[in-house]
Amino acid sequence: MSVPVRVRFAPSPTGMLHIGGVRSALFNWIWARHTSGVFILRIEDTDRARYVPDAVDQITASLDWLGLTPDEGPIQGGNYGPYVQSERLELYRHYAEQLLASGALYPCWCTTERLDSLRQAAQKAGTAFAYDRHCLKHPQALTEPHVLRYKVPANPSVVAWDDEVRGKLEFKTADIDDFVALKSDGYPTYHLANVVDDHLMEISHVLRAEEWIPSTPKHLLLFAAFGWEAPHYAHLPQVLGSDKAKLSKRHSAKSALEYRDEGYLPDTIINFLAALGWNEGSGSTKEIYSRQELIQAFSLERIQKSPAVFESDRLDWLNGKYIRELPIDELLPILEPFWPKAAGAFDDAYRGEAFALIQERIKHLDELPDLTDFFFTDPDQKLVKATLPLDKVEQATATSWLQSAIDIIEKSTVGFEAAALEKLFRDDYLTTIAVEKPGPVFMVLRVAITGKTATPGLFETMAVLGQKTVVKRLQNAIFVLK
RNA sequence: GGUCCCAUCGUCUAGCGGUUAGGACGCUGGAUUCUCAUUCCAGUAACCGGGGUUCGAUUCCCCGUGGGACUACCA
Repeated sequence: MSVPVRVRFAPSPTGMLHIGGVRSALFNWIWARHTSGVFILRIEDTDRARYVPDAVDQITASLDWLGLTPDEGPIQGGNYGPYVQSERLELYRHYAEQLLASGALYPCWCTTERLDSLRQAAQKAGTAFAYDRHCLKHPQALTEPHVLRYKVPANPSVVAWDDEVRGKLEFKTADIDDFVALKSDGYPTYHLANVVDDHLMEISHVLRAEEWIPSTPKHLLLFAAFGWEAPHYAHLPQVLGSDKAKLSKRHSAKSALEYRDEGYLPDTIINFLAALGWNEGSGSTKEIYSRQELIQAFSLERIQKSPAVFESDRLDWLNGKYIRELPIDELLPILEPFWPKAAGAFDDAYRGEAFALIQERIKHLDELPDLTDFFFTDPDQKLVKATLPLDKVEQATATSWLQSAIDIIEKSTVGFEAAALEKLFRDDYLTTIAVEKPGPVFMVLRVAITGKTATPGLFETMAVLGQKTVVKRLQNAIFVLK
């Protein structure tokens, strides 16, 4: 590769970074890593009306959490800064003036009312809207508020490019409107800022979502007007909501940080998103990729053309799989914010033992309290009574089973660990109470000890809780049955 | 309305002219089992339609249809 790869993720700080944005960031990041190139974060905050103050922090926090840290950006700095467009206003003005002088831009004083009626007329006529260049013929004083429009040339008659994902794409110049390049408040529009910055920052590849396809010819025209070489373009397929429409806040699209707070692992998100619109192909049935594998296998040619629906069933499965495969000591620090309050009184060794028992049962970490509460607090006795299968087992029978359990535990001389307990209960205990099928009995004990009908193995759970706690809870259960 | 993009199981996808159309998630059934899960088996389910091109189309071309994006002094 002759030209060094420089790619950018260029979000506008108008809200939370949602999963579609993360996917764009990810593909840029992977491509940069794959090519040993540079991954740049550029903040496109030229719309002061929609600006959300802490959005930049959210974006930064999201990328950090996912490990998609930029090589250059507002925080990291770099030789092509500043990386926030509102700090580059002089630059855009300078280049706008250059194009004004060359006649590529012209001032326009038209009111929104006039433009609206023009649009309606175009709609009625069944044609594409294009500004009628009224102000070109009837200029007003430059001291009056105005915008600068790009004068779309008649030649070339088509603007085309070879998209890295979609192949040849072309638009008729005649269909392109004289778009605004510089707003009346002196800020550039996306089109101008984007082109100036991509040039100045020496961006080699623009990887962005397909919604940008219709504006690409405008950008190409601008590059040509400046006499600059345009970057390569790769338009990524849309990420859709379950209603098949473009993902947005309206579709309750979650932000990256929400996934963090719900207990999804960064690797889960990365792996999942990478497979949404990209695959290795050539018959590969590989489902799980590490970051390194992703970086190695990635290529622009294998990016999908068709949009992909973001479906959370698969995400949950993947997250569960990642959680199951991580060793406990790596998990413990990640688990910290998710434990139930009562876990505060217990040390990591105990928490680790508890977690080991639910590790294969948890899909996302915010389920942790629900899955582990009984390891840290005695179950509510009313709940125990309500949960005991008293419709299937006589109350007196249940009571006697519980008492026998206490007796056999207290008489036992074997250690209070899972295997020994299982042997004790399967042999001696069942014999003592003269029961053959262990199911109902073990269920009664499970509910008495945990307050739940679905838990990890009874004896593993007992072993973690310890003899004292187990006996106490069995006694509590007997008490509440009386 | 105009411009543009897209089209294989419900979903993510493999396939790059000849396949019993493969994998994964989900779902269903089974095995293991003290419940729930894990794990392991098995099953369910797709080439949008019509024309071409070709000995032969899921695959190439065209037209429809469907879905989507854009159509701002938003990005």
